[in-house]
Amino acid sequence: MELSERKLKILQAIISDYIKTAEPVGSRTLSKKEGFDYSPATIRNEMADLEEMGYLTHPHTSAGRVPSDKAYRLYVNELMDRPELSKDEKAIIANRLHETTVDFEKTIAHAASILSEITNLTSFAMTPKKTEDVIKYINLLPVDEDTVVLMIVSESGKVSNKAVKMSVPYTDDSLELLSKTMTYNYKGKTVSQALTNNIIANFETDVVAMSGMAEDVMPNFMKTLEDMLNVNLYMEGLSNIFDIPEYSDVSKAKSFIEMLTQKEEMTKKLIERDDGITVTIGDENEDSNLQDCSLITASYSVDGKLVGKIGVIGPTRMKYSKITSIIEYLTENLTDTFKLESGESTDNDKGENEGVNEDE
Amino acid sequence: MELSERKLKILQAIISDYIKTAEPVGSRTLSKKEGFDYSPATIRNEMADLEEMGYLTHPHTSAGRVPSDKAYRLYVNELMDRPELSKDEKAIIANRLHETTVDFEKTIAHAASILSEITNLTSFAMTPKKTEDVIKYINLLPVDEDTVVLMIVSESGKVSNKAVKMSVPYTDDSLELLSKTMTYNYKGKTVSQALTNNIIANFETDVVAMSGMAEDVMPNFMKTLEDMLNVNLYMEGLSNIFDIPEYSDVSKAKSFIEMLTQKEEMTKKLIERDDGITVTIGDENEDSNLQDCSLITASYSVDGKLVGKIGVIGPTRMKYSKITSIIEYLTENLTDTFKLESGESTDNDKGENEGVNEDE
DNA sequence: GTTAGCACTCTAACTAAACGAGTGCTAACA
DNA sequence: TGTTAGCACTCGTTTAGTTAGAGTGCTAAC
Repeated sequence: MELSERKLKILQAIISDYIKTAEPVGSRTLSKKEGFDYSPATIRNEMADLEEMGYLTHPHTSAGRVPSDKAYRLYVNELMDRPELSKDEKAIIANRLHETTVDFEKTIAHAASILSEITNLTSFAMTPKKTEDVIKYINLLPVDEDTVVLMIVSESGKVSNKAVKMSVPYTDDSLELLSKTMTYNYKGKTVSQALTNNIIANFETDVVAMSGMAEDVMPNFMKTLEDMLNVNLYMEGLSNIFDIPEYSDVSKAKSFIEMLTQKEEMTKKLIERDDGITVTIGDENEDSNLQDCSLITASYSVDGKLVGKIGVIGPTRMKYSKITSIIEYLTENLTDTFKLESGESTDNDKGENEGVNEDE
Repeated sequence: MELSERKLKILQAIISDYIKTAEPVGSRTLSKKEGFDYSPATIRNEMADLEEMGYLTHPHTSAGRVPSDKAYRLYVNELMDRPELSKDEKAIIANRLHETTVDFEKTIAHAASILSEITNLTSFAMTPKKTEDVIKYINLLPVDEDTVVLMIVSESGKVSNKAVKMSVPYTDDSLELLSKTMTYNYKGKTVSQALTNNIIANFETDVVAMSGMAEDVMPNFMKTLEDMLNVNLYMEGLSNIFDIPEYSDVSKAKSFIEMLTQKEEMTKKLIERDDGITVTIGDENEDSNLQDCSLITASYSVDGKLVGKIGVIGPTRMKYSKITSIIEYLTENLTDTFKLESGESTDNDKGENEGVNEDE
């Protein structure tokens, strides 16, 4: 059977209606709609066809029609329009994003909370995998008689540090020598290379004079590198999932929240997803816990290289077009921010923010 | 009316029973219990008295008795025994706590997740207020032609840093001079003093020669100080709140989770609580959202000074004695850890960990 | 003071009936 | 041949009524 013009029109109407109201759509309701000159009966016939084709379902005989996941897929791919955000909307997002500029992690977390607030959905934001981040510079700084700070700076601008208790006395000179030697050995290596390549062995024998110091520093160095690889996941608006009717059952809600708050699992799932804007609808999700929801993710990049993800999770009947636009704009903005990195915000999009009020 | 020996015994039995089963306790059940030689009728009379005195309630006429918040308070203050944890239990906690030693924040977050796992409740852990933390040392380090890293080390051992883009060229010497001047000016001041005292003004005129650099650095310095004041709140086991029967209603659960995930509000509430182990039961909580739960918090200290909090939130019918012991041991252990600070774990309690399995 | 006995209360679980929204089908119409 | 009106039918939701069971409160006897 073909998807005639009229069928498409009806399908689209059902989808928009259902997204708005969350109620199954009946033939009568539809026929009374603006621009529908067909009788309920005609529409019923078409709906029966659409159901046969797999685009609609029937919760039970005496209920209206509900779009299937296949219908949403069609809608996302072909039917929906993708209106650009208004200037005001953009301004709101940009302004809110630039509220905090303390550090990278905070900005990412903040982005998640903005996204959740605007969309009224559960949102998350993941910091980039830093496996490919390149070590630029290692430094050891005296603090106490028996404490030094180990500092690692990477190409992406991330600065990691760790206080190290020294079991042997040190001099400023020996500390500097060790810093230089370490920088010499590790500069230009990626974090993961530094961790796997067992450079340490050679290294230690090289500089016997200060092997005592190295013994204190190296384990902390490795730990700090490991720490740099950690991906952080921020999540906001968790309670919004209760608006998904499927989760009005407490035990389902519980297992769903359990899944979402399992950070490691979630992080893995998100990393696996394609870069760019990706929409997964209902049973397109592999995880059975997610098959009542849709997931929209997008990737932002730091310094044009490292890739992090940000997205939302919500009912399959979500406002795909609007939300996709929001996420798209948000990630563009993030990528922008992290290109110029802390260069005191070259007010890229900040523009006209007089009297913009944040009603949702 | 007096709380006779027998009344206390009955009350205690009702409380333990209810904590275990979550079912209202009837007179028959109680009379069949080991060591109860009274008939149901006698017990009923006593129960009626206890109800009149406010220690018991009645969900409805034909249900058993349920302890009131007042009863739990009596229980916590006087009736419950506080058994020390077994060696095995202690070992589990200590071992798990020392699994990650990467950095302070991670350890705190980890403590929260351990606590949640062991108690099967929602747990949280708060990093200390650092208002009173004392600046020890400020350093500026060259990275790029136009980037330096600002580093602040505090007495508590916390190292904060921030990459600073410089709008004017700098030399290693001028950088060192600026570091030294800043250290001279701020060393010994608490973070909050540094933020409020407007030392900057004097400071800038002093060193006109490098005022350009200072202009780049100072705003970042202030931001970093502000950042140091931030208290982080980690929360784990959120989904456990669904085990509280009061929250089997979805809309209640929603507003409860909303409240819990409002980090700033929650942080404020926790900061306000007394130090040491504090138990708040049901309607003793000011927040109406919390009046169906009990809250147990305890404080740990870092370096003997800064105070953070850790605790659980759960149904009023929680295992007060066990949980209090666990939290107590956990905070002792944390305080201990942060006294010796990263001194490669002086295996204080690690002891016998062969074949300890973690059944709850 | 303690206990047995019994009427009473109230919830939870189940059943039945009425309601209503919406369908599917048939037959008539343009 | 596509469209529409009409109507019987289905099925979930709501309301009311019934029953069973757990537990109480009170009274009277021990």
